Amino acid sequence: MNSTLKTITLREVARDAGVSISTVSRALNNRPFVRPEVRDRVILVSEALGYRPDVAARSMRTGTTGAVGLIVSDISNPLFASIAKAADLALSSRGYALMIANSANDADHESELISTFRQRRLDGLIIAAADEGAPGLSARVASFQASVLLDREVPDSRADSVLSDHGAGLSEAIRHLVRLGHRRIALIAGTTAQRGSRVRIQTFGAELERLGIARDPDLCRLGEMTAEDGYRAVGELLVLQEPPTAIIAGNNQLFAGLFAAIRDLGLRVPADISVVACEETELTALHNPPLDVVRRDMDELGRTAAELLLARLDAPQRRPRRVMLATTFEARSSTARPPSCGKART
Amino acid sequence: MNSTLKTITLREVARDAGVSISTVSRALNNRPFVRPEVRDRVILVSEALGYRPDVAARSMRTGTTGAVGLIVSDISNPLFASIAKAADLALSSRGYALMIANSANDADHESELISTFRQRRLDGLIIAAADEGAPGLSARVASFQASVLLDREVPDSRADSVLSDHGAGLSEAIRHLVRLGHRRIALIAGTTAQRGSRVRIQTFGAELERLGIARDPDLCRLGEMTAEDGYRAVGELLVLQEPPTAIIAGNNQLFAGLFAAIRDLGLRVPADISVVACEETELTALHNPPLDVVRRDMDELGRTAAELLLARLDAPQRRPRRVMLATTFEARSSTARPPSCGKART
DNA sequence: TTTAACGTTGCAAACGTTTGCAAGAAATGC
DNA sequence: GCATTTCTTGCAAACGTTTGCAACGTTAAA
Repeated sequence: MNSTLKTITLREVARDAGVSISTVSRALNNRPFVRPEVRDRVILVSEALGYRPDVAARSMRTGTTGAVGLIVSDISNPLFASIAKAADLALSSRGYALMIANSANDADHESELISTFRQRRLDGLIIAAADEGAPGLSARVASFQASVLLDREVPDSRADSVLSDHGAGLSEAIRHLVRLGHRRIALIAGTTAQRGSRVRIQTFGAELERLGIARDPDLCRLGEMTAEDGYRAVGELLVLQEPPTAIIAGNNQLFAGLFAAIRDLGLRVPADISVVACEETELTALHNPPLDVVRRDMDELGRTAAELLLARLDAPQRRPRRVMLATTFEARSSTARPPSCGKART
Repeated sequence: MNSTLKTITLREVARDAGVSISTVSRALNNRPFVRPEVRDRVILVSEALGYRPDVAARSMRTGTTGAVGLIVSDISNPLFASIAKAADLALSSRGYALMIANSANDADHESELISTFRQRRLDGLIIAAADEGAPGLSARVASFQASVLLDREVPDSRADSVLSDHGAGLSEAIRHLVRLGHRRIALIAGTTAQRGSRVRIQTFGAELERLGIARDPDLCRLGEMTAEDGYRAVGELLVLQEPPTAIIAGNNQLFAGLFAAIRDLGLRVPADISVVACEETELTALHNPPLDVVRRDMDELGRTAAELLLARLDAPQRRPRRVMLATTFEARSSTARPPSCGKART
């Protein structure tokens, strides 16, 4: 509508409203000590002119930007994408913008990204750190007014964190498999530098022990969180003297690799082998037959992270909170009784 | 390493280097008229102190931010997530940061987002506009130093754009289906407010006509780009007097709906019905049997968008470019000869 | 040796905002 | 009616950077 070519500043509003710049600033920012009628007039004029405060100028003066950063390993991973969306929804409703960066799970690069975000004076940081034990990480994270760890536990960190109770869903899954008769169950876990994997590995061992099943280190594969690693792990597992009859993949990437490997080997699910995914995706939800999965609510994760961040921005001195979110196992059709004659294959 | 608590500015560097602030600025920005040895000394000192220019201050002075915006309907859509990642990769290598916002395919909201990005003085904008025909869109887009349209054609826009040649892949798919014997082929297209759907609708009609197959308006479903709409469309298609023997979904969301509907109806793919997806996702890539798909390279799309943007930022006066990227049809196992007795079902 | 030209440097203004301080106006208490 | 308080307003400084301008020192040309 109003197509003023020149960008309008407080000065223009002040001129048109017949007051000083500082009064305009106070009026627009709801500061006290402004006569109501003056305030109304200022607001009216500012709207008529289509005034929009200059973020850079405000930022320089106040040190805040109204933007928060999100650092994940890979925004194209649907898990992180969902988190990003949910977080953005919550943040933007409060006027915050979201800046996103990909760490590629590289701690050094991630450290650089954090510095960049610092330099940009972002008000807060939500981060799924590549390596929870990276030296100096907690300090770098703490350099923000507010920061939230996404399913990570960083030593000495005073940041808020939102965690998933991976153990609960995984235990259910294991009990389900054992109930079906499986005794050789494998876990493709990923990196121990991230909490999710560590919890799964720990739960995996503990639950099997509780159920009286001998632990076999060969059946717990570590590595990275990539499809390639998942693919390779399956190959290694199936050439074991006594191969597993069921395989659990620690995240969606690993599961994608696992699934591709099984397809390439021509194995039938669940007749030849039972599989369980961690993390629900389009694949697990829509596949035929439907795939057993340990799920969690990514929307809830992203939203909670944003809420923790906002709460912290509102009250910087509040002591850090840790929020634990549920996971559940959903049995569908990718698990079955193990093949009667579970011999090693070549 | 250097843990200076106080944030260090040009002033500190100048003091330690024994020169003026302006000389430091010139030295660090590779401006001419700085004696080489002074420049070296300044750089040395600035590195020793760990100087990082304040983005807000620079931004206020120069009007640039070193950040670009990305507006998509939904970052949790793996298509957009992949684009975002590829774009970020290209942009961050040149020092640009990426700000992301979700329009939810709502033109009004999108317009607001663009304003916000403007206010934040972002240097450029990459946008998959919700409605190509939204009034004032081209002006808003043009309000940036540089902007790139993601697979969109906006009237009167002088923005660069990167487009996908949807028609090519879709034509192949249709020919493939007709070759198999299909005569009742349906397209679930989505919204005509976006180029992809329009091209598909146009191609769909033209290709069938070329092949001498009577056009039936009932077999081309418009609507939104959501899974719910895809699901509903399948229901409507299958209660037709003469239901289709093959269905093509216009994007991944629509395909997810289509796929869920077919599962819920208990139809077998491809025995009972042939399906073709547009857009490769985890589902189409890993499903068993593998799904026929019209693919395009999302990495290429995101990367090209970023490159166009960067090129434009380097040369603001260059005239707008349109880059067309390929799509291809990949026949896999979700299409087959139509059922011999293609009677209507109730 | 003087002048001109050039390369190098510093001063200070500007970007647009917020905010401490002081001054003015109005209202209250005596 | 005067002093005091309270509310309102404007002035000016500050945030950290870039950049036009002037001044400086050095070298080359005359």
